[in-house]
Amino acid sequence: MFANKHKPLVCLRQQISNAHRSTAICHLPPRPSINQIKQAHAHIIVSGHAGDSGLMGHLIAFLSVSPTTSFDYCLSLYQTVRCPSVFVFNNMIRCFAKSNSPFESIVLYSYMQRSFVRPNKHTFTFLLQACSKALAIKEGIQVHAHVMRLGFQEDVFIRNALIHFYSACCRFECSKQVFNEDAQWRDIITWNSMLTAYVRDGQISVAVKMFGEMQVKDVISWSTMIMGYVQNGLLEEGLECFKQMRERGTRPNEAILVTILSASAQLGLLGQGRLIHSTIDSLNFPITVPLGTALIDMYAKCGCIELSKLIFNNMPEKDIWSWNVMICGLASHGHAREALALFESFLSEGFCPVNVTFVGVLNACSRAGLVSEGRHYYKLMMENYGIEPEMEHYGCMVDLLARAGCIVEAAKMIETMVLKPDPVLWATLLGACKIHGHVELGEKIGSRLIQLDPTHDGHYVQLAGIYAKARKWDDVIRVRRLMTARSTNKIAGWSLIEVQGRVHRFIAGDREHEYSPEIYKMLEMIGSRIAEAGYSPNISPVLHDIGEEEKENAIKEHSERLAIAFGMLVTEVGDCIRIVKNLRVCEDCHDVSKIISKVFLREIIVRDGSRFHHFKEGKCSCLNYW
DNA sequence: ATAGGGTTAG
Repeated sequence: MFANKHKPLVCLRQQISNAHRSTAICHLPPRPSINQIKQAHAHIIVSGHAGDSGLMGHLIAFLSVSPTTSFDYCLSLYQTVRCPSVFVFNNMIRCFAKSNSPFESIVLYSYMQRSFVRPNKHTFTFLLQACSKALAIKEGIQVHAHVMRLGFQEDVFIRNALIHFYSACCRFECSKQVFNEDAQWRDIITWNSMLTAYVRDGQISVAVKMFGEMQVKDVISWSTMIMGYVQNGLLEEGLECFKQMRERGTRPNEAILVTILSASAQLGLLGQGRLIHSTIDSLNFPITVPLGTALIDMYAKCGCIELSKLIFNNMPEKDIWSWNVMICGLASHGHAREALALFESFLSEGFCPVNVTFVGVLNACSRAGLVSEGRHYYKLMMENYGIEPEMEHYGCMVDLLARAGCIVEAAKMIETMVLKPDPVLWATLLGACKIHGHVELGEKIGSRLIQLDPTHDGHYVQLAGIYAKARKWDDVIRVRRLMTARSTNKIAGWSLIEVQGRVHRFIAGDREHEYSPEIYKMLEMIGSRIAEAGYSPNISPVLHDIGEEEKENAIKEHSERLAIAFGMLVTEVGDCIRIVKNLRVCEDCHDVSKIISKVFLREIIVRDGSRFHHFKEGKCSCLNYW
């Protein structure tokens, strides 16, 4: 009878030790479920050992490492313990450190002290984890003092936790101090933690130096360095670092793969993204939800929305972000109806939309000029889901309304918004004034914008564009001179094209490229073929007060034309040409791209600052609505 | 008996 009563507990211990043993062999240790723990708990109670500190300690320890910890259950177990041991306290502190209320660890620690239970080295690692997560700077500093007083300052685990804590709380100097105190208490994790501290502090060049000096690098070192590059906007350097890691034979982890997929996506490098995808496949790397989501995003941002859809539809499990990136991807490609339909299935699957979801939804509406739908979803967002509109939402709505010609309504929205309106909103409105030929209103908004931000040349350009469209050449020249007088600099536009893994970047009038002579010959050829097809240049985008002929030359040498010409030189006839641009496509280049797609039977996909243009058979997917 | 570092998406 007695033996029988204790059997489940023996089983539990057996399972725990089996779990540990099997970790080394297979990747998924068979852990007892919460139900099995509850069964064991029931047996402990029945056998009259309820509240036993040792037994409960084990149960709590087990729960605190379980990925699906029930914190309430943990707490209820703890509350039954009559006289909690340091082991029970430690595991409870660990449990809280993992939870959404890490500050409770600190509360429990002070209770532990009042109960005269002496902390040990394990206490501090868990406690500092909690302080890092809670960003509890003052408390963490006190904990540091306790560490010193109790003589644990030489424990490498605790030192690492301290470096991490200070770096999490943005006390970079303190991390450095702990790191520098004595080199003999360092291990790979100390180095990695310090590397993270440098990266977090934005000291990327110091991080690079340190990374180079590290004798031993593990996958976390690489991951920290790669993420450091990418998060600091050094995308190409991040990709290069990944390449070096692969050359050394280090197997990437999920975080690295997600990060470099994001870097490829941001750069719009399809070849690079594909290469990573095939690396994932050849490594037999499991496509987890985050990885699948990163792939969807990468393909969408590299122009292959169909592949995004394929991956999305084949993902056995999706989270809200998988849906968000898919909805936003469809919107950026102008597949408005599909994006909205997906949003509706998202709702019927029981997901709750967040702000980003509505950026996608409203973007879809604005791209396709779906005014009443846009109004409907904007209202739905605020009234049903209680989401306060952010700048991006306003951006979509102002764009949607203004383009549809509801300029007064759009202006009213900007004037009455709670947030301080971003000048971009006025600039959007200005753009709409240009489309609709509202010279007077445009003039008003343009002058106001220039007043607001006289160093931003884009406003002068837009205003001059309005005058140019109205053929008010004197005003064009006046604004242009104003722009020169205030010595603002135009943001340099560039276009890039990836050919066989190499990135070729062009700026307007570029003559640096090794194939420049051939590129300009190709441009000439394109020019005469499209002229035969009836094209005549639309020169209003050119604002320089120069002669007509020179104006024509200036637009002929826009960066995307050079990229397209190069693409036609180096790819097979009939191949799709993919271009990434930092700024918006000008009207004339948009027209030219359409004609090229028809005359040369070439698909051209251009990603500009905010959307995709898919040129095919003389038409663009944006329906000239951009 | 228990420990430590990195996690993206508009």
